[in-house]
Amino acid sequence: MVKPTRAASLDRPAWIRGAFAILADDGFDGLRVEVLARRLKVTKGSFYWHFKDRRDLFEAVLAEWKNGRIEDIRKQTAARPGNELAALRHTIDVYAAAKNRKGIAIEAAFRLWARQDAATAAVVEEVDAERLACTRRLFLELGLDEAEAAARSVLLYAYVFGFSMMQCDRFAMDTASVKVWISRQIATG
Amino acid sequence: MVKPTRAASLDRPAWIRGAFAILADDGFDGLRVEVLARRLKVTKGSFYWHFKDRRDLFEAVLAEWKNGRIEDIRKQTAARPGNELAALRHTIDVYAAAKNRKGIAIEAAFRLWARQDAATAAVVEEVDAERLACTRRLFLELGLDEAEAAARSVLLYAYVFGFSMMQCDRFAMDTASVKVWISRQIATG
DNA sequence: ACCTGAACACCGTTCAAGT
DNA sequence: ACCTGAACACCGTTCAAGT
Repeated sequence: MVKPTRAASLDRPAWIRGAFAILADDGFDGLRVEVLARRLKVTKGSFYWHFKDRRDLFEAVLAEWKNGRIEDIRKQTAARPGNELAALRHTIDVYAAAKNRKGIAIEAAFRLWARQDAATAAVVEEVDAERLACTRRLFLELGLDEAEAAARSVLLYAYVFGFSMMQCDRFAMDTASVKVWISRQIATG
Repeated sequence: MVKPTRAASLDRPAWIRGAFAILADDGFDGLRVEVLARRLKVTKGSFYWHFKDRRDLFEAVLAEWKNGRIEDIRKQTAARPGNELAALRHTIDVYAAAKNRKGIAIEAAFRLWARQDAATAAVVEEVDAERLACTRRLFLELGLDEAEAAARSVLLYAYVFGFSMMQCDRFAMDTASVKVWISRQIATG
């Protein structure tokens, strides 16, 4: 955890990192040039050395998020032949763990912003498509036909996504055993 | 016969109705006093006659939403004895239809706002709990044990919620048959 | 190269004052 | 009771000057 200091000059990556921190706390509407500059302990004028305008920052943040999410789903679903089922269960575990609250907040912020911004909507769609493709491929390698592989990948994704939004580990139920049951339901041997 | 005059005084319900319209389009951050007033064709100052402050409006909107959502899930899951399975499938159909884009946007807006507001988080949790309870009850009436009824209700809810956020009907797949498969998976006869 | 500080325009929020 | 008007605060953007 590196706290931004005023010592060295800032570069675009530093501004983008700061932008993600704000995004997680306050969403896109909270991502203001002035607020971000204050957080980085510089004046807002210096922002315009690195970025054309606020929109330019948004697009940089968007690209960064997209690359990170695609890299992550590919890493989580990587499997040697014969290990596809384990990879699927691993993916369900990791994504339904919902322990990365900051990541979930950012995910939600992007989706809300996508509602009013076409470029963002396109990127979110790309990420969704990649996540579905990664798990669908595993189901196909397990020998399922196209239709069932597609259906299971949608169920898997909708489940982990919905689950993370619910924060339902607060409810009075045995969350662990519920998760085990659901995992078996989606990825059966 | 009273012709509606342009100068009819506004009441709180009128302001709250206007607030929901804005919420669906622009989220909580877009819900601004001046924007709302402009929409209602009065000056922004008059808002403060009806509400203590912006926060007061938020809380009124929150209460309205909570009542509506709880009423709706109870209505959708109502079933005469023997009709529980049909009621479950009906609920999945209705909630995964995702055709109420405005409702989905409002749902997402509440959840994002809940991240930074404890009172909102509590209300969202109440709604989640009621939705889970309604479908769990149906599974129990179908003869499932507590553990499986809980697990299926979580899967059902996470699926319809995640699905609505994905807007995955844009993807190149037979969405209809995917939905049928998933519905059977969650609510089997 | 990178940042400051001032300036400007736009817009939401507040509240004393009107009817 | 209900609403107006304008001062005020905040933020995006520009730019000349500073290091």
